[in-house]
Amino acid sequence: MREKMNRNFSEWYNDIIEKAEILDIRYPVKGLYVWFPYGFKVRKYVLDVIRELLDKTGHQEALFPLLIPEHEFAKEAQHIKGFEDEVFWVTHGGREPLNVKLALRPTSETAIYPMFLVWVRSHADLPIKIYQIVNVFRYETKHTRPLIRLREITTFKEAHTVHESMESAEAQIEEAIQIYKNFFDELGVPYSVIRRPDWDKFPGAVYTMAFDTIFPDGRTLQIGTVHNLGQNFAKTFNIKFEDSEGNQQYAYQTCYGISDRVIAALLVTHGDDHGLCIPPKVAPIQCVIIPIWYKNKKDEVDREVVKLKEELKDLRVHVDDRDIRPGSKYFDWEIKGVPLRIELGPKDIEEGKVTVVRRDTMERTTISRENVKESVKRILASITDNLKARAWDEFKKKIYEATSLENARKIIKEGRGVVRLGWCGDEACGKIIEDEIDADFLGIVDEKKDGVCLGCGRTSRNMIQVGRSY
RNA sequence: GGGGCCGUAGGGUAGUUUGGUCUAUCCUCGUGGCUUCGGGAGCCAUGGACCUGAGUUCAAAUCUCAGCGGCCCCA
Repeated sequence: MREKMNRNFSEWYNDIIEKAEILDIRYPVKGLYVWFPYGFKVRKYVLDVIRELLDKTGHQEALFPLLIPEHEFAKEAQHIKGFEDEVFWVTHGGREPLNVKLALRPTSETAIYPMFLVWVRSHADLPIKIYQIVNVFRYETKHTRPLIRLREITTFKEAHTVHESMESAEAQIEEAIQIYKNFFDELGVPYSVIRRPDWDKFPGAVYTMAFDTIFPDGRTLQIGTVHNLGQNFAKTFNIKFEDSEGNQQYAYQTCYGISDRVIAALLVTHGDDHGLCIPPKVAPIQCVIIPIWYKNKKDEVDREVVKLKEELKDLRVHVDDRDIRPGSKYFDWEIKGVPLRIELGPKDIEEGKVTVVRRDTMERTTISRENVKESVKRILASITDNLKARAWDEFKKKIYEATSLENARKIIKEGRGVVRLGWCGDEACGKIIEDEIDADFLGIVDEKKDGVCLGCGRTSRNMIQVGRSY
């Protein structure tokens, strides 16, 4: 079912994103795209999931400005070094040049932390756990790609926390990782949790944990990151609190984010040659009803459709009453990934049944007209479970363990997936591995396993993951 | 960072090598109508395009340069 998608993934992706009405890619600026109403609904339901998870763990949603003055943006040396080549600058107000250049946020640490300076006074103010969901801008010079590499990241969920100790910050990192695991599990998107190497961590962080998923072409996509900032930013932004003994101390901070890429992963993970398959939880339409009008029985069918829709009203149901052939409707809703289709025609009415077709397996069955609601809910639940199980199965098949660099290089070159191997911990060995395999050093995976470093042959306690990334 | 290919209706294309009946092809699509409707309906009528700018020329979709945009490969 996934042949074409696997054969030319890039083509499939661009095609489906437009045909399923997720994004209109025709906006006349490179790297900027338009959310269609249907795609925007998927985005909304996905955001509902993350909001709920954050809110119930004590995070509060806030909103900070888009523009950041140059003097704040430039405070943290590592941070600016990491971002300066990709910042859009606002230099004019009308025709007048501005005294202070304003950056369009590429991320919001430097917009938020000057305010933390003002907000944080005492240990009683801590911890602070806030988040915002905003757009951020990055001047990408490489090929941009819808939802994956954007100049305007339209959906950037960033959480920022402040703590009185490193232990508390570490605990926050654990919580954040768990929240993201729950989030991706809800969406049925498989992932590895990986500690990025020091040379590839977030600019200004002590360390970075990342969530990577794997696409059908074998390349990995980073879909979430969690950073422990230690006191790095607190020191440059002078964020101090008075502890219970009356001493002034620098605060400890973390931040963690997800972006549009989550939507890309969601669509790609469950898609196939027929189009998308959106998990019921985040599907804009969970169930589409297709009336089958036949030989002057249109009124009778329509009456029954109204009744059926009413019975299913606590689901997101849509009746497709367009004046086109049923077959044409089937194709449309399959592309858009509606998880369940119900066909209702004269024959069904006569037999006291409805015809249902589930999108994940394309299986067609008839179910009794009585207790339709329970049956439909049961099928939707089954679709949810099946999608997740299937996704993890395919994901695991793309993770290889390599005992030699040549072996690893071959697997990656053929686009089969990612490779795990031993690493002693030296940066020099990391570079050797990266060069020899001709792929990215993604980082240390969280499952421990003893082995041999493929860079130098010494024993290693860590397994790292290597692959080509987006 | 380096290199290559490309830009024609809403989408996909023919035409560009060799400038000239191109008044621009075909499929899809839009609109109006009639018949249809259990896997992309049929017929009739009708609508819609040469990326932008400059240049060469009697003449530019076609040649040159620049810009913008897209795709691919290598580091």
